Parts: sequence; structure tokens; C-alpha cells
Amino acid sequence: MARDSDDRSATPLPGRPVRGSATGRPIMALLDLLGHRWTLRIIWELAQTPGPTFRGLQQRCDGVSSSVLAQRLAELGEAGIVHRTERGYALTPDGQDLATDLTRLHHWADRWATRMQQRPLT
Amino acid sequence: MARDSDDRSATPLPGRPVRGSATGRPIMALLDLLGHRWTLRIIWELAQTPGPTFRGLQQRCDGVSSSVLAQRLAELGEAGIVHRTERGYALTPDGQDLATDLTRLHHWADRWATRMQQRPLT
DNA sequence: ATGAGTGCTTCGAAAGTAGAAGCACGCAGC
DNA sequence: GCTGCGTGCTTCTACTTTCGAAGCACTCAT
Repeated sequence: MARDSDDRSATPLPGRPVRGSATGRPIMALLDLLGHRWTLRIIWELAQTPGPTFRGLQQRCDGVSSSVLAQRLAELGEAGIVHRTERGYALTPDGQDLATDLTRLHHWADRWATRMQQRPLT
Repeated sequence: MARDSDDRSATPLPGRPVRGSATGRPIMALLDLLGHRWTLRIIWELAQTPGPTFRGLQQRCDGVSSSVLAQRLAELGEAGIVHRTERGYALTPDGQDLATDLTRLHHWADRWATRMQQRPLT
């Protein structure tokens, strides 16, 4: 996982300067972390059905490449959002809190869908 | 802005098959849309201080390249989250609702920072 | 030993992003 | 007119990230 002296294990964490913000403000680190592709989706899937295997999670995420999945799980693990249990991958208590907030996005998305159908696009 | 018949206007929208999900479920479209780089940040900045100019917003986002910013604003506009007013760019009512949900992420991020400081990483 | 499952890595190709430069427009002052 | 400034936004090339197939090392049951 961590090849020694890997400068690129640049997981966005609070207190660290992250890409797009040198201040290290927690919200910036979070927005950066969640801005990585598949990250939001992985948290979402783990919230829906906890405990999948690596390959199982891969399938749930519509066949995300294993290289990226491993990378994301490492980031989320380092951030204390996901951990690996004997029964598979799962959200930590912190991760569950975060997932709860994401649930609100789900409700928003449903209303969004309704409005977009009413408004003919382009 | 919306040049007709542009094949690349692949903005993730509910009802459309998006990358990583053929179903077009609203939440998937949203997670995909928000997973693009700078998208979360742009919404966040517009929620903090509405009405910036293009270049002003660019500076707030730590110098995001103008090409990406224009692309993101087009996506968010197409999604009905951001629109351009006479006083500059601003969130639509829908966008403000979304930003409200993101505010919860801010609180989570602060708690996250506290925990990460207590636990030395790696 | 064979086979199937696991987590995870490697590597070339494709897609996305960075960053500087520049275009077209409007407007104020001259 | 022209110059200068500010606007939104595009174009271009170089760099980074992601994809996707393949494969490695390991465990466990057969």
C-alpha cells in the first residue's frame, strides 16, 4: 500500500495543505477528499449495505477499477471514515455520521429529479 | 453557453445514464456531478458570498483554471443549481437548498479535524 | 494439488485537469 | 475615432488522474 517515501500519499486531511487550498481548513480538506472520483459513491454504498468484500464493493460501484478502489479505500481509511472488519469493509462511527449527512443529498436529488423533468432541458 | 448539439455536454442529470451508473437514479447523477473536481468548492463559495464575477470566483477558488471553471459553471447551470444574474453568479433556490445540506458537512469536518488531531495518523 | 475465493498491484491507454495565453465584448476617458 | 481596462470565456499543450485488463500472493476447501 504505502510504498516507502511515497510523496503522493496526499490524502486530504484537516490541518494539511490540500490541493486548491493552502490553509488546511477542515472543510476544504473534506471538499477535496470528497471531490475525488468514486469517493462519495463508496461512502454511499457502504452506508446502504455494510460489510462487502473488496470485489463485492467493486461490483456495487458499477465496476470501478480495482486500482482506484484500493486507492480510495486507503484514503478513506487514513481519514478514519472507513475501516476493514472481519466481515468486510464498513463505515466507522464517524463515517456513519458523514453518511447521514449525505442522506440529505439523496432527498435533495429526488426533488431535483422532479424539477428537471418539469423543465425541458436545453 | 448552450451550444446546440454538443456531444460533450455530458452533465450528469437525473434520468440520464451517467458515468458509473446506467440507471440514471437521481442520487447517482448527483454524486457523479459533485464528484467532478471543484464542483463542491464552487457551490460552497457561492453560498458564502453570492454574486462574484467570473474572475472573482476564480480567485476565491484558489485560482482554478478558467477552462475548468467555465465548464463547471455550465454544468451547474444546466443542472439548475447556479445561474448568472446581473450582479454576478449566484445559487438558484435549489442550489441554496443543496448548499444548506453541505453546511452540515462543514460541521462534520470541524469535528473530524478535532478527532484527527487527537489521534496521530499512521 | 487443484480450484476458487480473497485483497490488492502493475502498466499502457484514455480521460480529465492545469495554466498561460488570447479573443470578443462593453464602457469610460480622451 | 482610439486607448485602456474589465468583463466572460475559449483554445492550446503539458501534466495528472482514472480506466481496465491482467496478474500476483495468499487462504481455504476439495
